[in-house]
Amino acid sequence: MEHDSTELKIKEAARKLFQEKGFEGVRTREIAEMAGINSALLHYYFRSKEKLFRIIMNESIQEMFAFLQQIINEPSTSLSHKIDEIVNGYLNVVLATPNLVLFVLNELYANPKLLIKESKIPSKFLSDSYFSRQIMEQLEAQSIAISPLHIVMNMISLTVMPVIAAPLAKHLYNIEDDNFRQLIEQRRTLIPLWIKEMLQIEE
Amino acid sequence: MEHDSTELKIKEAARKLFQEKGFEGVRTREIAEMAGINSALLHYYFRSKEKLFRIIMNESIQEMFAFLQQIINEPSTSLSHKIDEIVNGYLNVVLATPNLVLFVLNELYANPKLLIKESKIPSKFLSDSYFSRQIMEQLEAQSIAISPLHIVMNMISLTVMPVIAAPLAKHLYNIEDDNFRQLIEQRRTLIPLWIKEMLQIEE
DNA sequence: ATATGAATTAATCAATTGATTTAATTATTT
DNA sequence: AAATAATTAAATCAATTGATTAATTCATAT
Repeated sequence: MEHDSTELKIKEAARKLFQEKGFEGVRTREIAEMAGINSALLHYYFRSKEKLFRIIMNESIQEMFAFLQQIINEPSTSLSHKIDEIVNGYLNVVLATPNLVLFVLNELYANPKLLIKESKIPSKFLSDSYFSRQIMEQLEAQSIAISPLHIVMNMISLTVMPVIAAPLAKHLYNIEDDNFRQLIEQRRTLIPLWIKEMLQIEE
Repeated sequence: MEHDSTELKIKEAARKLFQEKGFEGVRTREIAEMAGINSALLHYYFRSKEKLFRIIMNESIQEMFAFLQQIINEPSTSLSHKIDEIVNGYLNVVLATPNLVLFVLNELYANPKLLIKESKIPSKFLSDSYFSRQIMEQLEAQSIAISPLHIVMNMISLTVMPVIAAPLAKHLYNIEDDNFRQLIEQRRTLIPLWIKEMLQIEE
């Protein structure tokens, strides 16, 4: 009977370290030490560093889209409400685990095929969603001739980018952590307003 | 008399590889091979892998802000014109060298002190700029009670993020390279419009 | 209790790493 | 042309890497 507490400890340590320093930046001994296990166990459970990494990678991608999945295909909520929820939810994700987002972006840029071949995020995940259709209808109703993808990209960009570029922004504007955190919190209400303005949604 | 063509070849190879795979992902032998030189030369010129890396790192940061410096303190151009120039210029930078941006973001997130201690980008680089003052005046004129930093963050986010998240976006919306490139080109005119709408600039 | 297979450990492997040394070659100066 | 300095190459260093081995402990079922 397997009690996977050891396997889990290894995965947790690996997830933390890989997301922080990437595949090449992490030593298997480092993972073993953080997990409090003998380094041979890592290979006993996962065969190789690379196999362990791929598991962490795929789980990380899913982690990034887990909460999106619940929202974007809900037919009972308005477009406006979905915008609020997505911006709010994504800000929470990226504030709680900023390394996750950078890690995934990096890895996918270096190896775009990973997403297609291994991950469980289906292609057209977003384009076929109810959310995307709601945006399209609103754009048509207001005679705005752009792809709904622009709106989605804008939402994610405005929400995620300032957090992962925080060290840069803090320096360029010479502001402290507390102050910056306040600015980000303001964006929780500002971003939905900006997006709705782009869509000419009146409330 | 030093003719630095060798030194330059090493730096060019190092820049390309470091920006692509990060410090840990690159082997000194790899740099030497790409530069077409013996690996001992790398240490002869730069003492160590780390010293070489820091040079590349600082130059990369400067590369990211080089063209900004020319624009943001020009008193003779309008705010509207600066927005056009910055979005346009940054889109060119990030399209030409998308790895550069991801590389710098990563490295600064892992080691924020690098920016403060070693780089030549001054703190308050942006907050003290003429551009920032122009934004502030416009916000006050229109009684919009937000920090000008929001506007700057929005400009950069809308411009940069979609490019570095391209593999993700392509997959989630199931679109091809050509099509995606067209979308990005559309943003060249769209982003300034959105930003000016946020600032309530009429043209 | 004993047998069986899973879980764990310590020791060690070959390969690779950044770095150094030593010697040879090339360029510059005298 | 001789002397000196700058540049390049080949060989090799000790340390670290991911991975494997073989022996031991543990848990569970009979």
